[in-house]
Amino acid sequence: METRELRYFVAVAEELHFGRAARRLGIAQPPLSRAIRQLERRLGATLLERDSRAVTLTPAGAVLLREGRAALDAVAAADRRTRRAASTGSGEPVLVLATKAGASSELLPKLLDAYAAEPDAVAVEVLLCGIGEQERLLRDGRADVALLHLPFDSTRGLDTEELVTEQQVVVLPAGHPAAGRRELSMADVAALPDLPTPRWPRADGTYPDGPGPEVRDHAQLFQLIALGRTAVVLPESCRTLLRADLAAVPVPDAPAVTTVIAWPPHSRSRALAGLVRTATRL
Amino acid sequence: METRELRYFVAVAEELHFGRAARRLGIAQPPLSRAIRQLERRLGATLLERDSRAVTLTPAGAVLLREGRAALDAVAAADRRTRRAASTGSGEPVLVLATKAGASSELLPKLLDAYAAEPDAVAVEVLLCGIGEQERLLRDGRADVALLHLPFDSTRGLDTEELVTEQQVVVLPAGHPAAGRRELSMADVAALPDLPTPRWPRADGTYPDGPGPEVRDHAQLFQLIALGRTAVVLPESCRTLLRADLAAVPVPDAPAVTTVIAWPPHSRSRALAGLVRTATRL
DNA sequence: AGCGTGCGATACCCGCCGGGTATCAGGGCG
DNA sequence: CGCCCTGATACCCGGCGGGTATCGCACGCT
Repeated sequence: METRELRYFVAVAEELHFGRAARRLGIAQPPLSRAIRQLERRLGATLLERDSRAVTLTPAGAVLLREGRAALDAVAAADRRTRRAASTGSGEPVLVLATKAGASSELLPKLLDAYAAEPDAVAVEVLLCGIGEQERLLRDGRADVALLHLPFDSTRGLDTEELVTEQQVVVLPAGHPAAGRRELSMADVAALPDLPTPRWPRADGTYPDGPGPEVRDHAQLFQLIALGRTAVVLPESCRTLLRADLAAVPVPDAPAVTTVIAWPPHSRSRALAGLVRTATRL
Repeated sequence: METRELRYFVAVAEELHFGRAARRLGIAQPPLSRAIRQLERRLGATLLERDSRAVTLTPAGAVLLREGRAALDAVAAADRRTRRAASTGSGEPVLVLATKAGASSELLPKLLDAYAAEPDAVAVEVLLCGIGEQERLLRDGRADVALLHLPFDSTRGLDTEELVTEQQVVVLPAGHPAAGRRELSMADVAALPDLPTPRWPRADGTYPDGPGPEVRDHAQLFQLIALGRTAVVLPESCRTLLRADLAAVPVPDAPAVTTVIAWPPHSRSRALAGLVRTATRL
């Protein structure tokens, strides 16, 4: 099975429409139809049900969609990591670290400083990404290592080391009545109907339903909190980036957040090992 | 990057010889040379150093060898799992469970019986494999789930659930002086120079050096123990398959062995989930 | 009922590229 | 010095991937 065939199949399986898939792939529709038929013949499996009005996935097609995406990610990772290994001159690797924009604002600079002070440190590029994107970045080779936050992120299929665990706080407008409290419970926070929790975008860019405002990043979030439109529960390290017009109140019964450093399980680079060692010693 | 190019490169990188690699691939040498050059041009990276007498891997080539193998495994897994999903008629999946031949001799039948009694059970094929092979089988799609034994097997990149933990025993000839002891320490076992520990084959089929005999499977192993040529430390569940001419003595300070059930992290099949649920409830 | 429309399948042609054979080039080693 | 083993180059051929044109079918609109 060639990666071209996989790319074609994944495109059709995602679009469920040969014409659109062909346009997305930059080829004409007939060769695409032929390629899919050929793939089906070679696998001895019907992947798509063509109903002359609608295209649907068979169970085997669903399996190939999931496995094919993983395989294409692995091929893309091989490509990217090879290019990076080659472009860094004398074999000196450069690490790409992925983290959610705005998260780990205390830990990250400490980690980068401490690692830079190591004798065999290499350049580290920081890739700020959206929620839940880190796993994908690690799998397809755009990143070598990531900072994840349990229990929000999944570490399925990754190697990890725990770094720090912290309690959470609720971030409120400074003038809000609850901002003076010593602490709040999750129930208290839920009982602030004037401050509904914000809605973050999903992986596909759409937003879940709910009363809270849609937010894309922390600057936007803090602006909306300052305007009294929302409140949010965050790890306490977010205090360092709070504006003067915001207040943080501990929420002891919110789940503790553990920051972990994670990397693809087959990684075997000296540089990565050094960064992980530095991180666990912080 | 096409899988054909990856297959070609991996062959050359493993053989470090264009002629042999071409023979292994079933093509002539010139097209192989050209394909590798083309791959290097497209990646913008030198992968191999041709010294007109020897071929060596560059650092970038070493990266592509490791990542390329993983990618080829992922593609092979997509192929195999799709074929299996299609061949099982109405989308009913069949599970393949990999385990080391001779290991988990108590647990495995219990697991299979308990799972078969579940209402939505599917057929389970048991794949008996060599030491350390399970990870490969899971990655390239020949198996869906495996029984691993910590701390011997690696669970890097796999999702796991712990099943049972057991102490280890040393298996001796029944007539050996130490066979009557209530227990032995690891130091005691090491101090039996007449019974050196056996040598298992590595992944590539070769054996490590040492005084003990070479063994391939448990039948052979027990035969050699009965002959007074070796002794071995095994999990205590091995008692059930001991012959009358063998004795087992507990070794309390040997590391405890934990049997875990493991599966590839992106698996999402109902049948697998059912088997794992059954296993954890045993 | 008839026609239009939108979809994937089919037919057919072309050019590129992957693969083959023959040969070259260079560096150890007898 | 020349042989030989190695990978590289030159050149040809056939197949296949991709294009355009067209078909067949089913739904929907009037």
